[in-house]
Amino acid sequence: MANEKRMDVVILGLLRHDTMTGYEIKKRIDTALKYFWSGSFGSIYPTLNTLEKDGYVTKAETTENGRAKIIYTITEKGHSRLKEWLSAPVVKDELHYETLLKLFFGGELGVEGTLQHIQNFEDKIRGELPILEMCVAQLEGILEEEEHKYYLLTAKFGVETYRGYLKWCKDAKEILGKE
Amino acid sequence: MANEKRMDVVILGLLRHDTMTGYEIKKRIDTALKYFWSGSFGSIYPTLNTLEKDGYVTKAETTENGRAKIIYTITEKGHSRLKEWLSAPVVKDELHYETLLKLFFGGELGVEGTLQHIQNFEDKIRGELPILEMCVAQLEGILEEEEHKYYLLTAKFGVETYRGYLKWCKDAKEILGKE
DNA sequence: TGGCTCATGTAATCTGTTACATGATTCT
DNA sequence: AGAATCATGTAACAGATTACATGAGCCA
Repeated sequence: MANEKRMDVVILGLLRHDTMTGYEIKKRIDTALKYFWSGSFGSIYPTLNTLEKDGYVTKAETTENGRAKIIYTITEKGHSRLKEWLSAPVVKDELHYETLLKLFFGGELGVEGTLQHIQNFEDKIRGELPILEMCVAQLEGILEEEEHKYYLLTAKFGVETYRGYLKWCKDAKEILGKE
Repeated sequence: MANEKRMDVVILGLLRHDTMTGYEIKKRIDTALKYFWSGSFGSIYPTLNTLEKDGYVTKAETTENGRAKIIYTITEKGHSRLKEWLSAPVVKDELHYETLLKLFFGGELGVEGTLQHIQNFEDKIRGELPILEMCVAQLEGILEEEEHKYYLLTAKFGVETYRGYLKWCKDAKEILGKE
């Protein structure tokens, strides 16, 4: 596997502007990074402990409204580590679409079943595209903030590829349609 | 993890028309499935043994040109298992692009470095797109064979999304360009 | 002869997810 | 009161990659 999800740098990246609890980090991953990344508590909490042990973040145990929290803050060393990773070339870009695997072996399933997979895919994309488009529109209105440009890049990536997907869905149905 | 690479069904899918050795299965994964799937020997051979033990494939040890080979053949039970998986809805489509993660945190790296990541991405896509386009052209010429339609679906998916990527690269550079 | 491809396999290692365990507060 | 959310964490388990180990043919 070799560090697939890069939870270490994901956490450092999310902490680079704000201090956060592990729980908040999870929420951020599930919202802001949702379309291209994921991570579970079982991976976040142990990574936070390792990062703290190695001096990349510091922890502060507090109580807010009676709730015990551990708020993490990135250190200088943490910033360096993040920058180092950011400067390094991309190691792995991987598209892992089970849908494509099912289409590739579609001959075994037949036209009807394969069309259903395409339809399911299309429905999912059609449902998500408006959200991404809204995201783009919103970010385009607040570009004075330098940081937003970078968020816009990833949101636009989603919109562009999703539009490509929908075009492909049309082609795909035609290919299977003319028997 | 929970069966990420679905090596079991990948193998059954590849064996559905031809008998193959583990080595040949690996080659097929690295060529035909290359753009959306991967797998290593350390995962293929153990899976083949399990599949054989459970009656989804049969093995035949032979010698060809003095080379010992184990040729695997799918059974009826194997076909059923494959069809069952094919009929089930897609569980997980995951895009895992480290590039997007680096762009999202790009504010920490700066414009120059981020542009470099985009350029690297573009170069890779530009290098691969012609291969996929050739693939599509070739498959479109031999569509009488029913099976080829399904291969065409996945190849076209690649072409369509790659074109979307290139369009995005242009946008992305503009976003970072106007400071 | 040396290097590449064919061919099979195992073991160490990594690390991620799932499920479980616990408990407080806030909303309805 | 009960459900949902906030909040932290561990342990079992799954499964994938890497590196190692071995050996035979083929080509230059």
